[in-house]
Amino acid sequence: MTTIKDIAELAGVSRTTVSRVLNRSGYVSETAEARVMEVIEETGYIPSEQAKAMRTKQTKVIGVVLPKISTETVSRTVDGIDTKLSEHGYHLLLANTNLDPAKEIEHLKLLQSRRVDGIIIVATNINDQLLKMIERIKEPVVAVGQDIPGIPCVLYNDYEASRDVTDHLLQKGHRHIGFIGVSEQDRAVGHERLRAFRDTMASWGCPVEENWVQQGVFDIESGYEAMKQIIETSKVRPTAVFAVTDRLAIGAMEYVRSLGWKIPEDISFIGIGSSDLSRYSSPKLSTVDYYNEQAGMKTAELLLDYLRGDKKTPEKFIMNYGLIERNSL
Amino acid sequence: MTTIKDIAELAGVSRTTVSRVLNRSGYVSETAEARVMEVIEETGYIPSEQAKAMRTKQTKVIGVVLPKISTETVSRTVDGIDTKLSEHGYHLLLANTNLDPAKEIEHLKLLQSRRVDGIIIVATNINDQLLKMIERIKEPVVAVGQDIPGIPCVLYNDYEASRDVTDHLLQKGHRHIGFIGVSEQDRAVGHERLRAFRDTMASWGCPVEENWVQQGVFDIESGYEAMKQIIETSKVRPTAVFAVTDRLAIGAMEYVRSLGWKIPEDISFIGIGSSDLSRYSSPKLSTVDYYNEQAGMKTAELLLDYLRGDKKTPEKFIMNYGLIERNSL
DNA sequence: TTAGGGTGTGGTATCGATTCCATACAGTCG
DNA sequence: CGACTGTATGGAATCGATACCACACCCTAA
Repeated sequence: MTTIKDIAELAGVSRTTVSRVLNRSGYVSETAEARVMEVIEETGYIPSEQAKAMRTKQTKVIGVVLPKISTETVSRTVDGIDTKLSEHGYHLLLANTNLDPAKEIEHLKLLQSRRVDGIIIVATNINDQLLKMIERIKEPVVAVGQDIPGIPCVLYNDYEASRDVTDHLLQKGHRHIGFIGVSEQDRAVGHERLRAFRDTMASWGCPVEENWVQQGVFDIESGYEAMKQIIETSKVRPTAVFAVTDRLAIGAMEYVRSLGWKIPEDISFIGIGSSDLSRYSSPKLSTVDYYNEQAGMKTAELLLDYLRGDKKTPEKFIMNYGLIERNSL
Repeated sequence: MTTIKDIAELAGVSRTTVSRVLNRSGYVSETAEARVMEVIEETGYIPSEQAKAMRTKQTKVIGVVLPKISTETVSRTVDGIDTKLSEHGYHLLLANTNLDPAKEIEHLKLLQSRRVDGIIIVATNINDQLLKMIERIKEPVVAVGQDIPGIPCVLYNDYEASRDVTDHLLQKGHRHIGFIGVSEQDRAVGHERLRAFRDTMASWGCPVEENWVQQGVFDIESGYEAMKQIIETSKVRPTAVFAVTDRLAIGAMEYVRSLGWKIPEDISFIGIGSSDLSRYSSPKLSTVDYYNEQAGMKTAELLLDYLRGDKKTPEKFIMNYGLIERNSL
């Protein structure tokens, strides 16, 4: 591998001069610059960011901690993050946790050992140990999709979105509404959305039968199973079902269709996520668009502000959302 | 930031000894090791992979060049790649090109400047300039989803898959078959799949009306438009349509549904990709599963072999595929 | 007694860049 | 004419780790 030293020798100048040409800093004569550029061209020399980072203490790499890249929400968010950060010369280093708490901590350490300039945490569950770990990190850390105390976050308005969805169903005349959620360990998706559902139902004076509320695990199959539970165990069957993710809703629709029911005549559905799936399911699923890509971009901006030292106080940015009504209700 | 020097001073030993403790290399007395470990624990010292890489010439980072992360095919592939590589202590550095040829070259340079240990190219279009660039790269380069001469590749069997799909439609009795493709610049998806389609039609003695063959650009909308073209311009309307991606097929189905046609009674559809969409569209779309995640893992393995120096000759690995018949035909 | 091998430790060069400091020359101003 | 400023260049320290080499010690076998 050719180094700056080789270039210097071939061009008959010192390493310092080559460095100056590379960084357009200080004084360099035109002849010297021309010679250096020529040699660089000939040799195909590419300076080592590594060695550069060593001195400048800037790697221009941002670590991204995420549960799984191959989900729409996450990959869209990462797309937004990358769009914004690459504009500023940053690269993304992936840290896939598969939602394993031990791996999350390990990955945070690994990112630090690589001296990333900053870390973005995407929709990862938090626990006390993780929180302590994050506090000790010197580099800027920002999060998207989950509220982490003490650090800047881009948050989805889970409570209000869920309230609006429930409200919408109630306004449409539904009084018996099923709910397919996920583990309440997941604060945003599991806890907040359920809380808003219960609150809104209560504020309309609508009791919620316990069997109407079921839990799945983020995939289509578990939506199917949860719906089966609702239908088979409920005393009064719901006329509408609110699932906290599109996949769960799609699974739920699958089940009632297997019973030969008509959607939305016999039962209505709504999800959250505005996935591609929701646009082309049958019938088209009503949902809530969380604008993940924009959220990713906003998160990147928050991090960039942080890196520039503009803001020191943790800022919570609440994203907008859009209710999309389609044929499923 | 604490360094190995600080640890050495605090523990009352030399940097060398600390290094030996860190790497379990050479001889270290138990007392020395204990003291060093203690200090490391207290200070929360995390060694710099940066500096380490500087000496060892190994960054343990693999660059991944891809067109866009938020597509099912790509994100699944990356998932597979990461699963395998993280097992061996490698991290992934993302390089998003948005299919911009200039960016591809730039990204390859940037990855080299970061001294990645290897590069994986995911489903990116190739052109002469890119090819020359790749040839000059000293680090191992492998590709998945596109045949790049001279380097190990994991390839999808586009020709055979497309032939099987066409064959299947023909065997079902269809003789007028529409085809929605993409730019032939894209060798795998655009060129090969179309070639197999034409060959197979020809081998059955079925002429193909030129208006049956339309082009889209990878999204649902363009599938819709392409289908519109087919319907509006064909002299004889096809009874089946083969779209080279699920999205195009979904868009195409959308259009005929907007005409009030029934699928598969009035017209049949099949796509490629086994996307989530295909499983939950209406009707469920027949498709071909390319096993992207496995392909990603296989690609990672190829790269690992390469890194170990096991193989020097470029190896082409052809992936299997599975035809999935659903209600759309 | 001495040569040789196993242990344990530290000094120092090195990786490839940046950056501070020193030096040198030319031109300008008071 | 001396002081100063602007231009151009190179030497050497530095970033944080690894790794080679040298040295010191203790033990054992010839």
